[in-house]
Amino acid sequence: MTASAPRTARERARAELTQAIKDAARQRLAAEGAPGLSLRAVARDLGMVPSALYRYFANRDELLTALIIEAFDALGEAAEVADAGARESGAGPGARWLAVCRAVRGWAREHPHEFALVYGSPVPGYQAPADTVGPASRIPNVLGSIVIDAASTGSLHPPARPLPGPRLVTEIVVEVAGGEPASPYDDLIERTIVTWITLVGAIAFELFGHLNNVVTDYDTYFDAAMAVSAEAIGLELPRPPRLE
Amino acid sequence: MTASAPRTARERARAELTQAIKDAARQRLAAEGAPGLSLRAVARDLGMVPSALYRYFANRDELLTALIIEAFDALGEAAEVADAGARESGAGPGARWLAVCRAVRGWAREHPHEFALVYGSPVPGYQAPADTVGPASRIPNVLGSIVIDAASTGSLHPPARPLPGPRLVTEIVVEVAGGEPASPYDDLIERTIVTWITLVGAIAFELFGHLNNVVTDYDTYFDAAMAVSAEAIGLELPRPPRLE
DNA sequence: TGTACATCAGTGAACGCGCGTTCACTGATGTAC
DNA sequence: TGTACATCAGTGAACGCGCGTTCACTGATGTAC
Repeated sequence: MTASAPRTARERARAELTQAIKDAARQRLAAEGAPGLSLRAVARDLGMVPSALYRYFANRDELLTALIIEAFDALGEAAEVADAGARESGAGPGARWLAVCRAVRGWAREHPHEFALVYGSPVPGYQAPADTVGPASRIPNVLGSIVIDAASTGSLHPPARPLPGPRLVTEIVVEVAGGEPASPYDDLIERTIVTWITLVGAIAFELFGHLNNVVTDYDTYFDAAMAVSAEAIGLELPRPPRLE
Repeated sequence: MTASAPRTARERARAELTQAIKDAARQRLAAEGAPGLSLRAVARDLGMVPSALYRYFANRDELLTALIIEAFDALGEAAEVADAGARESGAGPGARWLAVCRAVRGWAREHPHEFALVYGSPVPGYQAPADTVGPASRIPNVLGSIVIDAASTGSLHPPARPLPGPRLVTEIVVEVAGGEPASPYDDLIERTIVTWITLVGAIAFELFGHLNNVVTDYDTYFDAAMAVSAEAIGLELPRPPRLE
């Protein structure tokens, strides 16, 4: 999983146990949520003595960071795989978009505590290190690449009324987006970020229970919400008839 | 704060101390976040012995519930006050909407841990009782009332393309919304919920750090995001020139 | 208005628990010659 | 190929800590007569 291939038996064992620790921690997380994740519990699950874990992670925060990175990566990969799959089957930007949104939601529903770990309340006293930035960007990058493709193939309908004003995103983001979008899509990057927020927000609302007694059919509502959200960037999502 | 006015000195003292405990707990929460909220810490802050708190709250969860209700109420009141203020100064639906969104964000930025308590990851093992439903509905109710007013005064532009399909919200919600919306606003309720999600999502993204190195000017970006979001219900927000 | 009893708030000690982390150690694995 | 030494993984005991909750108690406040 890490850098170069392990040479010696010791290195192999170390890599395996590091992964085993992360796996056990992830299971704890899934069962009890982040606050219930303790080094001692993980060690117990592995039949080890607590102090042994310190050979692998300097402290609890380092283990948390590893889990956060894994969760972001798993989410990002789900999104990337869904997009690749859609692209391979000849889907247009709208269908790709929907596939990605659904994949992210699907993963989140399967791993609610991991989703909460990365998109829920920050763990107090914990400061995310820089290594989380890359993995965290994978979802917005996938969304962004679909927008870029859609824009270049002309499948974007200009939004009702682009918002005037200065650029509101950092240069890094503009760069990743492939430069300043041309009129009438001046605010396309800002709008894409809104769709990212709405994607994550819709999933969080569902998982955290804010749609209880509000929405009747979560699956369909999610699709509808994503369709509404995509209108903001002038992207039309497919609306397959649902016969359930 | 509770039911009827306290008659005896004992009752008055009880009401006051109950509030003092909640206040102390809220301060703890603000300082350390929900996981750091312990009965013992609260008792310490009040110069009491831990067991004394059990005269006022049956257990930790009950205290948590009280805080959750207070936070929802404070958020709801901020929204209601902002709307009332805007209405009094003759603002139209767009300006009211923006005022409400800004007020919610403002409160959240002042009370990030309380915001996280209600809209962040659920506390594991904690099940929100029914008393939280009313307070939690205040924000969507304010948004909904603005939409109703906007619809009845003709200040809503029909959305590009209403989404077909069955109603996706519960009857309770339809009732609060004043009944089934007429064409071409068939999906107006569903769309309004998307704007609610985006409002809360935008604030959460900002507070939880997901917009770090993404957005340059949080204030302006928030306004822009709300304007984009409001397009989904065909509501136009004012765009005052920002000269900062 | 005064007394006797009931109610209640707050105390202090104790319960059993789990936590993160340190440290000196043993014994196995790897390396150099 | 064999030996001597260095590296490292894992052990076991201990540290000091904070937690939620229970319980028998004291003393003050309220109530009934």
